[in-house]
Amino acid sequence: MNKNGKKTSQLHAYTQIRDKILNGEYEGGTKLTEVNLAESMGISRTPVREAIRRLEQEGLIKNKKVFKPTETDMRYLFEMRILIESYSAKKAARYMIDEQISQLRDCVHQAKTSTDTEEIIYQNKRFHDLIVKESRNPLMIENVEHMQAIIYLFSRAVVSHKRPFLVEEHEQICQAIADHNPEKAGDLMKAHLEADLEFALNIVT
Amino acid sequence: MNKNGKKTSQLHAYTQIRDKILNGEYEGGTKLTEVNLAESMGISRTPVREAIRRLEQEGLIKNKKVFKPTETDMRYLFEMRILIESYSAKKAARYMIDEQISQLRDCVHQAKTSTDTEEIIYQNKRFHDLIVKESRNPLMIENVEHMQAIIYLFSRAVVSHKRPFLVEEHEQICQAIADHNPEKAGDLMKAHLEADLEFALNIVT
DNA sequence: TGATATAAAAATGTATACAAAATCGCCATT
DNA sequence: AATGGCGATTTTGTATACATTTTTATATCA
Repeated sequence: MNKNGKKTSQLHAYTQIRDKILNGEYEGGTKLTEVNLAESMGISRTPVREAIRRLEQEGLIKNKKVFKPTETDMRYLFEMRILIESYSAKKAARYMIDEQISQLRDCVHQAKTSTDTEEIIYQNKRFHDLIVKESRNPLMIENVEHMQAIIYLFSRAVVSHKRPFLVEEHEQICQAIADHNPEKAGDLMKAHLEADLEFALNIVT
Repeated sequence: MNKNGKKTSQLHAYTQIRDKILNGEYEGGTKLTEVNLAESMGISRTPVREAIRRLEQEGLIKNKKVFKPTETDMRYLFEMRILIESYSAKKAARYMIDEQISQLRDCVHQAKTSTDTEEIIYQNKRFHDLIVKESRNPLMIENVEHMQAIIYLFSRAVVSHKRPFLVEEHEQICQAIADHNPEKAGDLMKAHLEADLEFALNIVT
């Protein structure tokens, strides 16, 4: 955004391509060429190039193709995610203030009672975001954000296959945090993400 | 590199700018303009732009200025680094094979006996790299690489101020790994990096 | 004085043309 | 049928011109 609230073409290209990737509008592995993208968006190659570069660095594009993570990629990603998120859960259990805890409770409650899949997905994501935020470390927060994009890319199919116990596990984690029990919160988070990974891998493969 | 072994201008620009930043050839906070850089390297703005973008994403440049980390930035960075490196140390203590362990011993030995500052610095870096490699997770390895660049930027002054007990601490970590004692290795690594951070902050500020 | 407007300069953003490289398809050869 | 050129085509890389935005300097007025 510049001072008049207009986006630059580059940013526009970036968000548009990113959204398309995340919405699965390209078959996994589709080749993205600068000219096609530029023409389809009515802009020149220059800003498109920069958008692609950025998406490459974020891991959504790999040598001009929409990144299609392998099982191994996902295991690496989750190993990292577990490290950061269980650490965050521990910190949350130590320092999270009541207002935040009730937000966390709210996520669980909404996800439990709602029947709208989109809403449930959103609340589950919000749950994790709230906890990662408690790392209070911008690097960690940003890192998880990037990973979530890739994970989402992989498991778009999965989210709708409501995994059993998902909400129950969130509930337990929430309780451990409310009880200020860092070890338990961290362990539960780890187990939770491990289960998530295995479930996703089973569905997809 | 293309197939003939020639670098693209872009890559050339990237490495050259990066090296200059890391060698402290710009005062902290110097403004980098595309035109200046392009002219000084005899190429056009286009490849320079991309190089800058990349360095921005890696954190060495922040709004066109050479990034000058604050104390807070360094604390965030080290928090992340401690998380990954102590995790790696634990894994190293579990799985590192003898050949690697003797390499680790070699690092410590070289650093202990050498009188050449450059050599000592190199061996100390090698020590950490060997351990991080034992995470066997490319994401973690890459992440630490990026952070090391920024840390180096911050503490170029520090490395020559040989910190007391640095090598001794490496020795202890090495021993814990050789003893296959994950908890100890992890804890020692954490303490080691915390000491590193505090030492660096004291020198610089 | 100092706050603000504004013209000039500098820097970044974008389009486009041309260069270099990678890719593809076809044919010849074994 | 597989292999290895080789030209044609596509795609990416670079330079350059022009547009837009941001910054700087200067002048004006309360």
